[in-house]
Amino acid sequence: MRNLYLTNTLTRTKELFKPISEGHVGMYVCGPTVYGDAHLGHARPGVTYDVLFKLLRHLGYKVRYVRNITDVGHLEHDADEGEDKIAKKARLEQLEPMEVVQNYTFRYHEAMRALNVAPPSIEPRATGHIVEQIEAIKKIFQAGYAYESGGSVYFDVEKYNADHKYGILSGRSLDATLEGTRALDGQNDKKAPYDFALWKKAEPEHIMHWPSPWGEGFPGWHLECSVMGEKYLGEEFDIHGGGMDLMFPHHECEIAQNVAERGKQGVHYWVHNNMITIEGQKMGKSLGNFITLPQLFAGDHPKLSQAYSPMTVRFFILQAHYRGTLDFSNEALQASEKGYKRVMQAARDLYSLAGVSRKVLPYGELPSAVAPETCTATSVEVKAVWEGVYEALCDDMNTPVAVAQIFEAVRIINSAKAGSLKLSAEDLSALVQLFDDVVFGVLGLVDEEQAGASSGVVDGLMQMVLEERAKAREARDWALSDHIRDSLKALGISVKDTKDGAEWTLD
RNA sequence: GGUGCUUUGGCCGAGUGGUUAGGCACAGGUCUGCAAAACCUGGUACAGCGGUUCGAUUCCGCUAGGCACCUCCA
Repeated sequence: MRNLYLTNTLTRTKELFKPISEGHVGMYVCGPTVYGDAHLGHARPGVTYDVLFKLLRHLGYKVRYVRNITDVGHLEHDADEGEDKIAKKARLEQLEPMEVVQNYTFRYHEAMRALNVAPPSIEPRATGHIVEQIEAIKKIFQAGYAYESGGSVYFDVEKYNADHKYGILSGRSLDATLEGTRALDGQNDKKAPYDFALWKKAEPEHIMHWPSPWGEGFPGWHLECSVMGEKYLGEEFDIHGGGMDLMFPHHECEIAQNVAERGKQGVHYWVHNNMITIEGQKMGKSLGNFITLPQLFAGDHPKLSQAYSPMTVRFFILQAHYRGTLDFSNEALQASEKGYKRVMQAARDLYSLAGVSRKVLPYGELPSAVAPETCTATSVEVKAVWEGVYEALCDDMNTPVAVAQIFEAVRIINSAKAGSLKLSAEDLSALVQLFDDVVFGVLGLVDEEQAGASSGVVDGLMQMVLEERAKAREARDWALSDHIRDSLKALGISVKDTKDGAEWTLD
């Protein structure tokens, strides 16, 4: 099995990945809070961990991938006095909280499906694990790291920090944390500002609440990930992913809870993806600069000069390393769109050159579980590309370099098609395998044109039309020939004349 | 204020102590009825100032700008 290197936030270095149990990987990723449509920012972790999931699987690991749905527990800031985000939205819209949850969960799934982000192995919900969360709080109590105050339960960070060290993930000292902490009004039942809630008392107007030994309330936000990770992946598991903005306090608190509750940090590799920015700034509801995925796919936002297809967005994300920020702009997306289309066209040409037809994989199908150790190609160039792709992917998921190598493959394929380069049968089959396993498999690209267009009727019609045009061209009737081409163009169909006859593509 | 990150050619975006990242855009060429596509060729960019070094975009320091987190956040 190939060595995989991952940057571990705990050590801030690239480490050789070694799973706890050989051949198996447990991975937990913080999923969305379902109180609104997924935005461009949600696409980043979606795609990033989808690639990691598929890469691990392709390298031969059996992976259990858990990604939660947060459907309760996030506190609004001061003004909302601890009112739950989801409950608030529900009241405004006069809906049951679970109705909101259901709606946005469905829409989130739709967006992820459009991006060809495979469903995780398990997608647990916070509300489905209230019992486990209460049990966890009891254990933290027993360990002496929790205290009750005003009907709520808080984590005693100071005591924890004395026994263990708080801040190992984010690299903050308790003093540093204290300095920047704002005093929140109405939250004064905490002993210290950096203490966080394990259980929050429900106010009378609060409509999502559960009974507990401490009264009616709801669990603190950080707890669900600790609890569900443990439940499905064990006391210790391999990888925990999430956005960099979750590093502190969310993931820091998770670690503290884990140690307090089970005496173990729980996670071996912390992986964090960076943010997508708009005009250099993070996207956020409070900044009013966020674009939802449905808006992006429809081109329905003042900042969008056109619609961008899901695969354009996926390709855009793949062209940057997951640990760096990625700046959104129409220009950048348009560049990705063209690049993506070029790769897909080359893929079609490749399968045609190799004389194989590619079947479209059903959504959710994972790449081959066997990554070939060696490349069977005979050409030095193809071998170099092949090796470069795998090396890049295993080097902290360097998808931009992998994509650069894929473009090298595109050049090779095009040259072969044009006849200026000879490829052996072995070369072609190695390239086909590379596209199957990596381009469509690990990187998870889908040929939107192939997926959308190919109906027998359309193909037949196009063949007929192009035959008529070919006759016109033979008769040197350029007016008719161009008229047909222009008319098709107006319908969104591009016709290109090649040596081997006309080709058409949907724009 | 605290902590950390970052500054690469027109745009996006990799990477390295001395050898071309890649994409998009642009220019020239080949091909073509035209167009498109494709292929070939073309710009030696790494914020500024010092230092280490035979040699720095890559290491160190300072300066300037940008960003993130510290509060819900992917």
